[in-house]
Amino acid sequence: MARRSEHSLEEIKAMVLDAAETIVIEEGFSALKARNIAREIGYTVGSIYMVFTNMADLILHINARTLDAIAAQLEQAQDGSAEESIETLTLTYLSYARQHFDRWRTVFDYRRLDSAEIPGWYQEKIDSVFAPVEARFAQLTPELTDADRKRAARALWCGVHGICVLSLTEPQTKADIKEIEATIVLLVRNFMRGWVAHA
Amino acid sequence: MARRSEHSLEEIKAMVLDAAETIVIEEGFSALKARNIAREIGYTVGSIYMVFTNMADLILHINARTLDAIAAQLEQAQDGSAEESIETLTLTYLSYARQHFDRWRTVFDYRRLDSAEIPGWYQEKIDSVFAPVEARFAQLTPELTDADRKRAARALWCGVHGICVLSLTEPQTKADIKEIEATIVLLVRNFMRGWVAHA
DNA sequence: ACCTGAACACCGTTCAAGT
DNA sequence: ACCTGAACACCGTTCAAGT
Repeated sequence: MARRSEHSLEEIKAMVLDAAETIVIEEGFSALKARNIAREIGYTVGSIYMVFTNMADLILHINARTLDAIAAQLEQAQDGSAEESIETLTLTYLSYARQHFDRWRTVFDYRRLDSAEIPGWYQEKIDSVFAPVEARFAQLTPELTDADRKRAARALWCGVHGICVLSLTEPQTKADIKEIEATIVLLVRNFMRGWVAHA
Repeated sequence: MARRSEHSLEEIKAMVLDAAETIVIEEGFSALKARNIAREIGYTVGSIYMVFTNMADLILHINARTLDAIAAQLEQAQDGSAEESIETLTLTYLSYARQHFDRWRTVFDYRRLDSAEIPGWYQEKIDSVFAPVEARFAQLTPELTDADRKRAARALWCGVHGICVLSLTEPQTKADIKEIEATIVLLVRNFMRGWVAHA
């Protein structure tokens, strides 16, 4: 049992968050229980409520980290022409969702279970996932308005996300993955072909 | 309190399902509790387990009804050319999701919370939601293989679903809805333009 | 045979009490 | 001031006991 004052509140908050993230990764979202987290960090359940208002608040912070990780991966997938890059970005997104399935799924499974407001700092993290593809659309069709380009980026990105959501159910064979990739590429290429033909 | 033998097991099963569906519609998924259902039909909690193996089983049957309702709505949206019809189908899907938000959301929020197998009869209901748009793609590009057309239908339909999933958070203003519709139409038209140009 | 309802094993969350 | 841990209000699920 951890001694009093052995850690600052900030340290405990980080320990809770780390332990919670590890549980989601290793045992899945359904294993994320206050008592499990407490045992993992050597404190009792009550301690969690010193540093997070409730479990929903904790999950929001887990998801914030996941969004950061996705955004970081996407930043490394910006080579090539705008159209090539958009395709790479979408396949990178699929790749992240596959390799970090439990964390990825928690972001969307736990959205709006409560009717609590989404904080501004969290919305910014969501926006930063959309940002790279928006930037590529801006590059591709600079003559359009910002609203038009954002809508196009959103349509395509949400579309790719929809394919991931409905296709990723564990376990997947390599053939499954190839098929999912082919479906995403099909969506992206046809959309882009239609987009550049019209713009 | 209901008397013994007042209803057959089949009747009780229907009463449980009706009550559960009503609770989801009127109070949302979070209000769906075994004790609430029991109170509503005048039986005790134990009775629910006479007719459903557990809550997951019951929710599967609620979702089955929702999928039937979506398929029924889509069947009424098949007028016009293949391309017009595809656009109408997607907007009909959005319309259903909006008007029956809690039921629609339950289908996807509760997918794979347990790792139970999806029964064959349930998968058929999912397929019947994809069927109308697949049929339109078959009409549009009969020269392609069945697998190619199915992939295209799946890419577009999953894409539209993704826009709905990420855009529908209560409450929406009329302006929000117009924007969501515009995003869907943008996805569909660009995809179809790219598709017919290439096929 | 049908149905009850008390009981069990879990949950998240609180808060008076310890050091 | 920090942390405990017993307690509370809920859950889903079971099953011996009633009629």
